[in-house]
Amino acid sequence: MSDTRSEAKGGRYHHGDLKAALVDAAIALIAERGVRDFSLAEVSRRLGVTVAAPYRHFADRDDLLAAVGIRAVDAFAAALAAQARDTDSPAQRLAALAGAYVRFAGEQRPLFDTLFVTGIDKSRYPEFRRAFHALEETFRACALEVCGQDARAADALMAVTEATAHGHATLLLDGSFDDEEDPVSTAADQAASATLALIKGRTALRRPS
Amino acid sequence: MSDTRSEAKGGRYHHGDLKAALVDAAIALIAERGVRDFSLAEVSRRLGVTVAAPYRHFADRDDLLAAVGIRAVDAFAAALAAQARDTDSPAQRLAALAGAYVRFAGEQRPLFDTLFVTGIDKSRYPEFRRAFHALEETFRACALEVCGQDARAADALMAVTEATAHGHATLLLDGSFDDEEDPVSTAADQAASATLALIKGRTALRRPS
DNA sequence: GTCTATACCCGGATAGAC
DNA sequence: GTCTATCCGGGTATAGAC
Repeated sequence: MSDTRSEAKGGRYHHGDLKAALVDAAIALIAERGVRDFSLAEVSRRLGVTVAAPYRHFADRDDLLAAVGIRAVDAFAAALAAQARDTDSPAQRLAALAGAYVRFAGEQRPLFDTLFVTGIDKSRYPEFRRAFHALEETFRACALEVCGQDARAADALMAVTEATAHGHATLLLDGSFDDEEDPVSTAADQAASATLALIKGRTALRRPS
Repeated sequence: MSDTRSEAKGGRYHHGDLKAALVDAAIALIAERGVRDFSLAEVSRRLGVTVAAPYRHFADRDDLLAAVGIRAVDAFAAALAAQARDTDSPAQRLAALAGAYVRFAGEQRPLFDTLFVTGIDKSRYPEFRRAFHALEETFRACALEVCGQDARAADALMAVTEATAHGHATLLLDGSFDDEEDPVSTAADQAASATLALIKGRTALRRPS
């Protein structure tokens, strides 16, 4: 992609965008071996670069991981925003949001894992808290419509909707839906219908003060 | 605890139950440093034993981790069974089950993480699939009562209840409830009330064929 | 059943040359 | 901006003595 090499031989990234290439390669590595086995050394190797090279662009290992995380948050927000269209009823839109949440986890597993499994230091990267908050706002706005502008009820609905979507997402990634023909769609549809059920039965929800 | 040393000096586990001690120490280590940083070497060090000693009792690192996992499943099953009493209505019992699920995650974090974060090889340890299935049966039996013996409806309700409980559990461990005075209870109560809402609105649930 | 000793591999990180 | 060279630490695992 951004593999702009100034020299054909040697595979060196002189003048090339090594920084972006490192992020791409990191995502690919995470996709193959999981977040846990991510290593700066292996990423360097795959790019045909020395282990010392990345340190010109990232302070340390966690710094590269955080860069991946930032890309992940952006992609996640975009995936959810694409569902926040004004079609259908508010209830169906909230259900679609939950489905999109699960679908993102299934289709962009390395990004989703980077967000939730890695444990990025939020005090070191404050942009993270902000970005996560933005995700929540997408759910909140929709829940507010469902609840007819009752803020307390909307908060309660939003919280359980997110948790339900998150539960389906993590179980999906844990392999709990692997017996199905299409695990991702099954999990996403189930999360969506669960959201509709939550809305129907929402008078039972606990209202946080 | 099972620290039965035959010699006062040297801290050696001759005749002692090193196997059980290793499991205990492993749990303690996971509690302190998380599943990710678990290592056979560190466990050995803490017990005052050489890194070679564990290999008399466990084939390798994963084998000890699996032993922790088996203890975890048992404890989890017991925690849930304690909620499956015949008091209250079926609906309230299912809600209590969901709450207990979340509470176990919060109170026995190292065990819960060992089950879901470690990634124990289920083909190598088949007792795991069985034990997990048993957990599901607890939910299924309760859901069946709620649904008046309608098996298809019960399956759908069971699946979303588990996913909802799981979502609250993982978000709790991710720190999403850390703003609350009592994060564990907040998450558990929220999962319980969500379950009641799911039951009330369950006509919206998708019925798997 | 545990220890001593060892071999091996891998990751993180830095100094200094080019 | 990248490479060479190198150091450090840590984990897994085994052989053979006791």
